[in-house]
Amino acid sequence: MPRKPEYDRDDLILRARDLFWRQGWAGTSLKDLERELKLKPGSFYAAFGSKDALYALALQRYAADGVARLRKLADELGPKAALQTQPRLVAEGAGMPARACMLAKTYAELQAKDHDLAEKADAHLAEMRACFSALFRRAQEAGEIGRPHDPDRLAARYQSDLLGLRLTAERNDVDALAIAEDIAADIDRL
Amino acid sequence: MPRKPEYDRDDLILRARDLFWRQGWAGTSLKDLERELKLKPGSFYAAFGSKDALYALALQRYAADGVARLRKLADELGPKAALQTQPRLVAEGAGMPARACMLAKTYAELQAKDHDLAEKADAHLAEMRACFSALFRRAQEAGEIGRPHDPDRLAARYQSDLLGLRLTAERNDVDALAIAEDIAADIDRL
DNA sequence: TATATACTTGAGTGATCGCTCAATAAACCC
DNA sequence: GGGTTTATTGAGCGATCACTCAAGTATATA
Repeated sequence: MPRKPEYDRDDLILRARDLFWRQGWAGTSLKDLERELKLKPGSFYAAFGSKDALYALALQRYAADGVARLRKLADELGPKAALQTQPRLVAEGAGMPARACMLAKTYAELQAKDHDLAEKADAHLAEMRACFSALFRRAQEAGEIGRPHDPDRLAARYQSDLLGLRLTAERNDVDALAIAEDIAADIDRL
Repeated sequence: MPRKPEYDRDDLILRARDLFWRQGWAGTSLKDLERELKLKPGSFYAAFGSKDALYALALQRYAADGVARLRKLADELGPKAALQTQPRLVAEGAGMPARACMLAKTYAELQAKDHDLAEKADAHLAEMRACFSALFRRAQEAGEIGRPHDPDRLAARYQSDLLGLRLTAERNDVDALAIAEDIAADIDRL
């Protein structure tokens, strides 16, 4: 029977995700990945098949973690408070490799070329939006926000605002926390 | 005395801007530019010096046009209506090569590598924000919106929302116009 | 018309891109 | 220990990257 790999595949995907998240698709070369993951080209291709395949895994992991974090927040604080806390956490950006959304960055970079990864990012964004929508609906059912609003529309606006905030928070001459507070305050007015 | 160039330099910069806007920095090769501008490498380098130099000119042009369009809008409609109309125009995206903001795309793509063009994009974004801030101030002075709000803070939030909207409008499964209306409605509540 | 001054052309530069593969090393079962 | 199976290694593949430059061409002045 065979030899076992020396690396932890899941950890490699995580490290690759952080690198792709920061530097983007074209901005991350195989040399970069080999250095970061400590993998020679042969091992890299045996493990993942291609740069794009690894990027797809990284995207998937990014989206799954995002959904999981939001669900956990909603379980602890309730739907409305979760939606209000999310922008604050994003603005602080503690422990994240970058503020801007990796899905948005991927989509923006690759959409014009009809790249497969842009479609995947798009799908993950839709998934996130559905998640927001569900939280707004739950907040309505719990009486935390008013009924007349369409949860899907609220979710679309909320996601748009979050994407803007995350992009803005990447820069250093803007008070991202103030914007986060304003987004949270908007939810109080619903 | 010498021969005159066969191209219109200003028109070349415009066409290059549209290409860079859509495809980004790494996504646009010199082959792409040569094809689009109908320039052989020699002429290209004689005219612009480098890909980065042309990109910088394109960024400059993008920002200048943006400011000019906003000023014109404010002259015609007044400051408040201009701020409300801008998101609608962006969501419709008539005649634009892309919805997403070129400055934001540039910054997001190149910031991690400390590229000179990221700094330039950052500066242009600050310039745009100052423009928004001035319009909010004028709207206050004209009594169109309430006094208690800080124009700089309003401008930061407004720019963030716009960037999110423009990113969102690039996708096709979201009703960008609805978001634009919601952003405009927020200004009515000030 | 002769000359000077640019602009245009395109083959070709070295560097880097994502990726392949044959050789070697290590871990398992018998 | 022998044999099988898989991981690791790293030189190197063709393609493409941004870019150069010498040769050819067109337009102005004298």
